[in-house]
This record gives sequence, structure tokens and C-alpha cells, in this order.
Amino acid sequence: MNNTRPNRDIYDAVADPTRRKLLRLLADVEELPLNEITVHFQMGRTAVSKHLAILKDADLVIARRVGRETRYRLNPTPLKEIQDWVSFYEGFWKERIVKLNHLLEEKK
Amino acid sequence: MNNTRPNRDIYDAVADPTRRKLLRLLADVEELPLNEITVHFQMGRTAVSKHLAILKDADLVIARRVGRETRYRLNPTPLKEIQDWVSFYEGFWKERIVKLNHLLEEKK
DNA sequence: TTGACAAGACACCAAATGGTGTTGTATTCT
DNA sequence: AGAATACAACACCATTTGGTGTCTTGTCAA
Repeated sequence: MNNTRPNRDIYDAVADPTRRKLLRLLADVEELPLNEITVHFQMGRTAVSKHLAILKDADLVIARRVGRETRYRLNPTPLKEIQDWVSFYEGFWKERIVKLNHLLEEKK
Repeated sequence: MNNTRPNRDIYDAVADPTRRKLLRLLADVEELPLNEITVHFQMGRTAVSKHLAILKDADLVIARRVGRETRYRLNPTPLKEIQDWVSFYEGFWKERIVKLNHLLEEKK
């Protein structure tokens, strides 16, 4: 698991279901330390930490050291890139529905 | 490379840049056989075929046999799931911008 | 019908992934 | 000061990934 490289691909970061669950979890709170995050998962603390490192490399999460714990916080802005990417295809599937409706019209 | 399992995770299918390039390529045309697709990539025919198989398992691509060639066509509809997922976070980054504007107001 | 071509199927390989446990180092508590 | 805590860093491992080449099958053309 590569956890040091900066600027990790955002699509890759988001591909893993554990990582998506992490984002969703952090969306509900302001900040959360690793310990508390780990509670919500089956795997060990180390594994969760690595996933968070990957999200951090993709700039989707901000880590902030507070005393002996590091608190993680969501940074949703990079997700805009994915939204932009996917919305390009939005036209295509809407076009498909229109075509389908035309076909249904003709059947009548 | 797992290329037989049906119902592959859509996020995973889209995570690879080669696969995204494939989707983009197929968005511009109606249908394209493997041979012509391969021209656009550095890698060999087998590799491209595998990527297409993965997209097919994610239902993002439809393969249709015509004579001795198989023509591939884009099926954009499953991408709606990703759009739904990402649009949940849209509120968060917009909220961020609002907060930022408030901060700038206070500075004045 | 024989030869050329398209592409799927398969075996193979190096590298990346996702997990584990252990060790080291700040930091807090008593 | 000393014990306990939080977590990063590291070594390790099995599985998956993304590519390669070869073989085989089906189809078109001469």
C-alpha cells in the first residue's frame, strides 16, 4: 500500500469502499481522532491509518496533530473533479432516456 | 486481472485512467471494434481487451459480436450511481465556500 | 478450401494493494 | 519520574492488478 506519495489519484482514492465509508463518516462530524474512527471498522488501527494516509495524499482529508492524537477532517473540494468528470456523461444517459421514450411513442 | 466476475464495482472500474480514456473514446462514436480501439493506446491488444472486459463486467460497455470482430459501445447509465454518490458531498464544498466568504467579510 | 485476420482464453510475471504484527516516539496522567 | 496512551513507521505476507506472449477458434476473402 503506497502511503507516502503525494498527489495520489483521486479516483483511485475513492475506489475503495472502506475509503468511501471513511469519507462518509467524516462528513457527519467536525473532526475525529484515529482511535474513534477505528471503532467503526472491522480491521485494525494500522490498516485504517493507511487508508486515511491515502485519502490525505489525495487531499480528501486533513490531518491535524492535537497532543498525542491526530484528528482527521473531511476536505470535500477535490471531489469536484469527479463530479465534473461524471457530469460530462450525464448528457449521454439522458439522451438515452429520450431515445427510449421515442421508441415507446412509435410502439403506440 | 479479474475479467470474468460479473457485477464488478463501478468505482473500481472507473478508477483506472486507461479505462476512463476508453469510456471517453467510446463516447465519441457509436461503436468501435477492439482493433481500432487498440490503436489509441500504447499497450497491446490483450491488455485493452481485458480493460474492456472489466468495463463490461461493470456494465459500462456493451460488447456486440459482428462477424469476426466484436464492437464495443458505451453504456453510460451506471455512472449515475457515481454522480449520486458525489453529489451528496456537493453541499459540503459549497458550504465551505460560503464559510470562506464569511471570513473574508469579517476581515473587511 | 486454404490462408489471413479478429479476438477470446490461457499461462505467466513484476509490481501494487490491503491487510497483519512490532517497534519507536511523543504526549498525557499519576 | 515513570507508566500508559496515541499513532506513525517499518517489516512482512497473500492476493490482486496490469501488463506480456502464445494458442485456438471463428469468420472473411481469394
